[in-house]
Amino acid sequence: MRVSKEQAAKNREHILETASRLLRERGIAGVGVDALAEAAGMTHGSLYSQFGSKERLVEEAVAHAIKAKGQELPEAFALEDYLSEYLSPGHRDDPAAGCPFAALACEVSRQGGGLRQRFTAGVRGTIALLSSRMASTLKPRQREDKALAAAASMVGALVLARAVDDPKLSDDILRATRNSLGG
Amino acid sequence: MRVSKEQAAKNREHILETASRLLRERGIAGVGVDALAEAAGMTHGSLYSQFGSKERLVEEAVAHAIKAKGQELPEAFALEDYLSEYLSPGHRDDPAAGCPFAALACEVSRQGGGLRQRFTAGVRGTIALLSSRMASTLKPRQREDKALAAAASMVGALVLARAVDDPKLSDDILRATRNSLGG
DNA sequence: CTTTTATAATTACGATCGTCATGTATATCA
DNA sequence: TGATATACATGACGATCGTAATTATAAAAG
Repeated sequence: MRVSKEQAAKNREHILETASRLLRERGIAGVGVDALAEAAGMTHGSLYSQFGSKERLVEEAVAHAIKAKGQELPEAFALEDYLSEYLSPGHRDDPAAGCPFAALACEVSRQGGGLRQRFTAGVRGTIALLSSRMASTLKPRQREDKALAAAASMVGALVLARAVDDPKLSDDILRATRNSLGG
Repeated sequence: MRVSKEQAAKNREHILETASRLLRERGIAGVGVDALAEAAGMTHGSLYSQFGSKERLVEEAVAHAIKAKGQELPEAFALEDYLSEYLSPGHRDDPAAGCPFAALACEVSRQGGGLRQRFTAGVRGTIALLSSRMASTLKPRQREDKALAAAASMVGALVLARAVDDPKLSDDILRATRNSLGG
């Protein structure tokens, strides 16, 4: 059957939304197309006929997540607020709604060129955003370097804090990184 | 058939060695038991009969990798040397022989308790090692915090540098993080 | 030397994987 | 109104997944 253009767009949005959550939660290799289809309320065949392959669906879903995340934060935000929310236990404990970089970076390095390109574009955007909030007394080059190092710290802290078993150690990783960046 | 005790130990060592490489290269969910078996030169059934499950094999292989990595560096090492080797393009481009934390952290957070425990123990050991090389003018608590933040930076930088498509951006992430930690 | 035990190899099971050919209904447009 | 393009469903394919029962044989125990 066929639905109206707007309905189709809404459906597509819904598919990408649920897929991006599931991908962040279980990882790219950890979900099958039928799990993605079930989450979206369709059959796996339908999903495949629309996106052609799992690879392309993943590409679109991850790009969707990156874009959505970028639109979440207000145009004028304080770096400290962003940092303390990013490195919060709440963010750590909800990867499905959290940073796609932290959730998927390890796997992206093993994926095809399409996804890596979109991922790279997203990273670049985030670096630019962070860079724009660095102390304006610095030269642009120094600001970008600080942004690069900060991004690495943030992603690494979240990834490690999630992997680790001990709640105290996990909290300590987040706190120490927060201190190291915020002070 | 059966082999001598020493031969069996050697075989087991060989299995864990090849498995740990393959796991770091393709990810936990990215390799099947028969790929692991083939890499070790056996049938997947044999592997299964020795380790009982993929989960346990992965546990042992990751623990093996962590232990081996820890024994790699000399007892008296300079922090700067360690940093610049960890954050080198060579390390980035050879994940199979590289840091198990950077290669597997994202996936470990989605795995069972056994692996997470071993992983956590490994992280703790690395933190202690890093902490012991921090400026001795600091209080122990501050040294540990610096070590925690440094570990997060290092893992995050490697993970991001591997995920990103553009060689220049990738190099920049490594360099900026090196500067941020070394200076 | 004989029995027991442990280690692998063999083989196959059912489930799930990604993929795809085909069918059908309907919105869009000539 | 009729033709067509499109959204989604159906169902099945070969491959691979993790698991396991069975078998063969060498080492260890007696």
